[in-house]
Amino acid sequence: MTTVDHLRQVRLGNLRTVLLALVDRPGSRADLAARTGLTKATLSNLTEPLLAGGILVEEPATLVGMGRPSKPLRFHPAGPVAVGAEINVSHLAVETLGLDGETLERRLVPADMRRIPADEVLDRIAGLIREVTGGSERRLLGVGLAIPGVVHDGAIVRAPNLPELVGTRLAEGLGERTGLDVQLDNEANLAALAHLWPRHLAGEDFVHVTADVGIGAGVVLNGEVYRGVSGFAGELGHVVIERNGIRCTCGSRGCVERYAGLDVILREAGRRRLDSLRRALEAGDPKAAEAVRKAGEALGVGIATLMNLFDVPTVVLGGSYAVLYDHLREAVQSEMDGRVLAGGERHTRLLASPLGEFAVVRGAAGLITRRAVQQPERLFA
Amino acid sequence: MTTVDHLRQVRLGNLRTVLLALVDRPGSRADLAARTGLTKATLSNLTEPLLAGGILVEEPATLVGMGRPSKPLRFHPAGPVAVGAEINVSHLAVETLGLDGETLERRLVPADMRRIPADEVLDRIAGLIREVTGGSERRLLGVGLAIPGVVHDGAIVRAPNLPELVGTRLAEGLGERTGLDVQLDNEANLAALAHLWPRHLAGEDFVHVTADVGIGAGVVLNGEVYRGVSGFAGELGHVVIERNGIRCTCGSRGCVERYAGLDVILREAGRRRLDSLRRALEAGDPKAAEAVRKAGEALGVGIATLMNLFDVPTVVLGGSYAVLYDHLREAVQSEMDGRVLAGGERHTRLLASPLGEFAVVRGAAGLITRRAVQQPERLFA
DNA sequence: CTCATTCGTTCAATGCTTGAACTTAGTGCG
DNA sequence: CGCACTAAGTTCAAGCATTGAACGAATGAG
Repeated sequence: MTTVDHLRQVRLGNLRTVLLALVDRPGSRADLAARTGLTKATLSNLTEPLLAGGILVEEPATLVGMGRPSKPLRFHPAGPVAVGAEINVSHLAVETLGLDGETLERRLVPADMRRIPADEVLDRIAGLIREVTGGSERRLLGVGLAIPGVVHDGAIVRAPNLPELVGTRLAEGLGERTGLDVQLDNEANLAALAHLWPRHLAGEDFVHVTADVGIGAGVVLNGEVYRGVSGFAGELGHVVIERNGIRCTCGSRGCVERYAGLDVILREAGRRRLDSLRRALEAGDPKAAEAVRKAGEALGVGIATLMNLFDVPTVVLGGSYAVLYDHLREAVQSEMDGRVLAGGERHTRLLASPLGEFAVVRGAAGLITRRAVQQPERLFA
Repeated sequence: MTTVDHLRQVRLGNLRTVLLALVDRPGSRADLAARTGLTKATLSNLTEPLLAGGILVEEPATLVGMGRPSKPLRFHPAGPVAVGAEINVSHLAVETLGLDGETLERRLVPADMRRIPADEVLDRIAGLIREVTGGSERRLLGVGLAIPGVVHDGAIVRAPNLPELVGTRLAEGLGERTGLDVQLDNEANLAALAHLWPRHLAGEDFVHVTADVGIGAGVVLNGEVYRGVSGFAGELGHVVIERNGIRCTCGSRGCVERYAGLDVILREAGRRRLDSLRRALEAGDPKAAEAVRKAGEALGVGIATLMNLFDVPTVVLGGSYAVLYDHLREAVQSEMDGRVLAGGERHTRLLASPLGEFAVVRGAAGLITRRAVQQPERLFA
């Protein structure tokens, strides 16, 4: 690594700083200089190739106040685009996202994926991606691919609800079909990322908790999704809350999942689908409300344990839990207040995710735009 | 930040790399160049001020093999020294540590600290430090101070066993008394650090678990001690294993601490002190063995939960747990095997700490030597 | 003594940010 | 209309740690 290489790293680091500022909001060279702490000279220098490369555009001067009018820079409306894709138990989804954080297109196709072989799943995802990107000439930065399973070194090592996928190398398969670079990650991690990038919902470290068949937590530490040594981090569903409790498919006993999983809630409420449960809750069905409240208690105990270990101040409930938030909140918050050690010092914040059913695909696309910003050399490839 | 500043950062980074290599083991300039990936030219350049400043010494040439003999560099035997200090419920301890990782002096003074006002505690610690460092002319890099409590922004925000200390600013007080820079941290974090620096016991991420009155876990992620947003991370003692279990002083129910705390083990075994329990175990007392085994079960459940959240592969049992290791191991390992999700993929390793009762002070001193190596500019101050 | 071998030193070349000076492009006022 | 004023954006020389190649130093083998 020569000194020249080091200086190039410095340049790339500054480029990243500038792009991060632009993700936050557009701004003139002078404005960006003020926001990043760099000088105007450096900003002229750094933005020149971004403008030439079609990553940024210079807007016409805005005529306000005295002095030479500034010409704001923003991400080029025909600039590069990231693709997010999600393979899940009951649906496929695809979304495209610009570097400015604006969603361009989305598709969500309900379909039972449990018995479909990996090759066919990939064909269908690739088809959806073509549909969504077909009409546009914009350069594609890559695909983020979300799956309900544990990913380690690009391979799926665990996927209790989509066992057909275990051991397959989905990223390579989809890469061949689309000609794009594909990044594979767990849906819980990506849902958390969607709340962090491109706009930070909580403003600080948080845990994002979702329920589908299992319960997954995406943990954000120091502004980064924490994945653990082998991708198993944040397995909130298998936190034990009653050590001699109900036997779990994982071999343990008393896992949170056995008390607060969506399947458990639906069964206790005597419902088949989340929609039906929601309608029952809205209609004031006491059995449904009680089922959700009990799940909230168990979930709150698990979350309290998680907070005592990670010391994060904020919990975001997403997925089905966001739908049930109004009926979950009280029980969860009560267990948190009673059990989290740091609770006295500063409050433990509980939020509902505003992102809805597109949180995971959005995070998957965000994985790609984030990488492009953090490694700006990719924008010039 | 001018380019010149950036280049200075590069130099400091390289200096750090070289010092890290030297902590590992001594070596000639050529050897260090090979180990760090830098060039011989850079090594001559970087080591020159370290030799001039008395941080390193050049040994006489070693005459082995062909070619010009190499002159190994090592930390100067009269070079700077770090002080570790520990304030605990039943003892005070002090240790001095060289940059080479060698312990120079230690003192452990049993004493009940529970009613002693902070000022007197500081006087006694300062006295011990003077005793231990008095005879030497070596420069003191600073003091690492360990306390059984939660530290946030240099202040003690929680110390259930030494309530007199809450709210006091110990670092300032000790700094005034010794004229040294004092760094305050939690004993669980420092015990973990002692297993990571200057020699890495586990070789990868791990959790270090100790029991005194409470149960504390020091979590090492990516080679760094993870402290959380406000210093409360790793509160394993208050992980819930039976949500309707025994009421805990923290306000929760069923905390691990209530089943696996040292006080609980002693009570169940009908003993007063750890020594007595150990002798009973060695003598084959079945009541003692059963008390330890039961604690091991509870501890194992808590550790399994911790591993499912952090995804660390290794657990190190320290403090009293290290003493009881032979009688704890089986129960802990069994719960871990049955409950940790990643357990099937790669084994979960359980180790006993070899550091004994000086683990915490050693970590406290290590905090200072580590900082000196990571911020080499401090060595020239 | 000479050659081979390895250790350690010397030295010119390299390139990105900076801050000051400068140019550009507007507004405001007489 | 013209001149002072203001702010945006551009130009340019200066500054420094690493590098790689060439060189000097120190020893063993023959």
